[in-house]
Amino acid sequence: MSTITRNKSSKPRLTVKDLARDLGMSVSTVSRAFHAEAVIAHDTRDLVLKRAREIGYTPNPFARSLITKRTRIVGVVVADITNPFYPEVLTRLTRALRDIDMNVMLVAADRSGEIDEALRLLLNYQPDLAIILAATLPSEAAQECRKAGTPVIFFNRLSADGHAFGVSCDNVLGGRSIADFLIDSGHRHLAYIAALPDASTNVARQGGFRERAVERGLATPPVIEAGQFSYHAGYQAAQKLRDLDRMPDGVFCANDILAVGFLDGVRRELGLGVPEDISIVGFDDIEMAHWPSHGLTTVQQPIEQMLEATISLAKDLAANSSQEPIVQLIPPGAVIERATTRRRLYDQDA
Amino acid sequence: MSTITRNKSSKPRLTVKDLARDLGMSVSTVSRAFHAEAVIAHDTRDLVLKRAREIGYTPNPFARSLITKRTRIVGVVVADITNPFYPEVLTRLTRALRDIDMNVMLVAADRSGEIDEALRLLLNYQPDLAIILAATLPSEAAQECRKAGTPVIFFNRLSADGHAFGVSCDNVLGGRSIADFLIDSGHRHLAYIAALPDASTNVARQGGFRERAVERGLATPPVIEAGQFSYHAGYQAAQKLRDLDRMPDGVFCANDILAVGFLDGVRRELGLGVPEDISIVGFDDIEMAHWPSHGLTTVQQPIEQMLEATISLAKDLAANSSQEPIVQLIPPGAVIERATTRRRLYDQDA
DNA sequence: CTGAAAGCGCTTACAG
DNA sequence: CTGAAAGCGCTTACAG
Repeated sequence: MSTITRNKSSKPRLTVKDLARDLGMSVSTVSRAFHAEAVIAHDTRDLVLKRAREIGYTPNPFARSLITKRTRIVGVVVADITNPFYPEVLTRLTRALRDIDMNVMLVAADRSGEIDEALRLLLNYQPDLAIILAATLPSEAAQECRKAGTPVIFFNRLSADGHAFGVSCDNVLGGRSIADFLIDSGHRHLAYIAALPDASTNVARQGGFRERAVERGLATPPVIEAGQFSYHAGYQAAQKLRDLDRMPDGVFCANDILAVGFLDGVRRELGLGVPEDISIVGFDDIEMAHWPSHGLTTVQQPIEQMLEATISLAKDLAANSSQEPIVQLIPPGAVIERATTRRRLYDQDA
Repeated sequence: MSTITRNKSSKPRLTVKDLARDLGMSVSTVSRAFHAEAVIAHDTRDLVLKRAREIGYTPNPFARSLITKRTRIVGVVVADITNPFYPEVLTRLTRALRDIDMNVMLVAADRSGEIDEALRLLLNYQPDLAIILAATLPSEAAQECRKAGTPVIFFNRLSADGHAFGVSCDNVLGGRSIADFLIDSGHRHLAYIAALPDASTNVARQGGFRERAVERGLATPPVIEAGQFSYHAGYQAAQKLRDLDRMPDGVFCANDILAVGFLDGVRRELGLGVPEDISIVGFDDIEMAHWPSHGLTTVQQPIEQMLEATISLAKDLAANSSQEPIVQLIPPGAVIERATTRRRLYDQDA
């Protein structure tokens, strides 16, 4: 019928000019209607906004940010996608940011080398903010962002240098609560299954846990290095239980996915009963933790509050980008007792 | 020391003008150096590119796309994040797109209502392409994109109307292979555990499986409606096994995460042995499928090839956006035999 | 409170 | 092959 047109050009997008002409106003006035702070008659704004909705006009964000220097884009960097905690955080974060009109540009990386190029590409888009959602990522990524003038929030992780913002669970406190929980329920021989040695979450949980055990009068809990936050690392770590001087009765694994692997390893490779022979506690409370086959005792991450803190930080940074970097530590939830732990009675004092 | 400056403005980004001045060339020439198709002396281009790298200039993508009408942004819509298949696809897809210089803008949704607003926001950015990574999403989302002139690719899913592009595993064939596999290994009483009733993946797998069973001379396998692609749906579906006229000896679950739940349910709630009493097969081959505690027999999704097809489609669409929508069906991998199935011998012909 | 004008950082016909 | 100029779709001082 009609002549063949390029797909893209078939429906030229409406511009301010179109809307201005349609309303018999100037382009300036129309533009002002879309900015809350702009001075414009209340009625005029209503008129413009109404008509815009009718004809389907919406300002071109590219043209806009060319002038405002703000993009409403937040770059999110993820790795560790094997840990189910992150997909969940990612989607919830994306939704929360959407609610304040921010869009997520995603960067995914496996290896640390890969991240660099990806990050550079991302920074071209001048995101208003970068959020790092990966326990394992080198902090150089953050420096890269800072050089580009993009503030960085580390989520569920502390930055090595103190130059970035952070929102994290108080993992030291989390580790301490788990020590208390295990000791209160009669465990006397604790151990810690460590994940990535230099991940701040791992370090803090390990530190809090062992410190508290000693405070409560136990021997310093030995550490088994699993090396990763993963099922397979946990599964294999179970084998190393044999190398310990004494079989522990209560084990804290650096996070849930590690704990699930450890749990399976203990049962299948060591033939031990959980919780009969040994209690296992994780950290995160991922969905899998309450699957009937696991019933993992764990500590809930305060995701909702961590998300809130992140969003409010994002807003602040939008308003005033030259803030002093601060780290917000949010207390973890209580220990959720499920089927991988049980009370033990050795002697009267238990 | 120095006067306080706004963070953002502290390092004004270099522009073409800066680079042009630095090189004593015109802005036009410098600009041309960054476009492969532009006519420019070979030496000039090298000079420009080299200097750009040195001083750290990179073209502003916003200004660029204001003119080119191409954004190098692909909007990715995800839901079903409980299915571990999707996070994996998402990260791999993001990396693959990055390799062709495309950036992912993410839209996450739970409910179908939520998606609409999110999509609108996304479409403001005029993505060159939208990819829908969700089994459950209503096709209206696709229409929305089309209205905005953005081509849509459905990944691992067919669109209801034939107006979108699609890259999917040949799920009918997958269902058929599983029927063959079970029958060949001696199973005679099959059943299908269905997930979302109107997800194309579910429908195709179910259709292929049952059709093939009949072709091979078995009774039409009964269907248990689990309703969702999730662990919990699978777990609960196990209970419904009792309602069947006859206990099946071989069960195909719509996907892996459903199968894992079903497996646990069968073992824990029904007290049946897997594979002794009943064989279970999944679909996807997610990482969890080869965890020792599951050892799920399943069919591998040809993710690598699906990704390749998607990327090549993305390139084609970039070059010529008015193509006829086509759906690419990629044959699934072979059945991977693990610990949830075993050979059965009823009589001589098995 | 509104409008005309300049300009954000690019690309791309148009001349030369 | 290169440069001067117009223009992409906006926002924002500057007048009025």
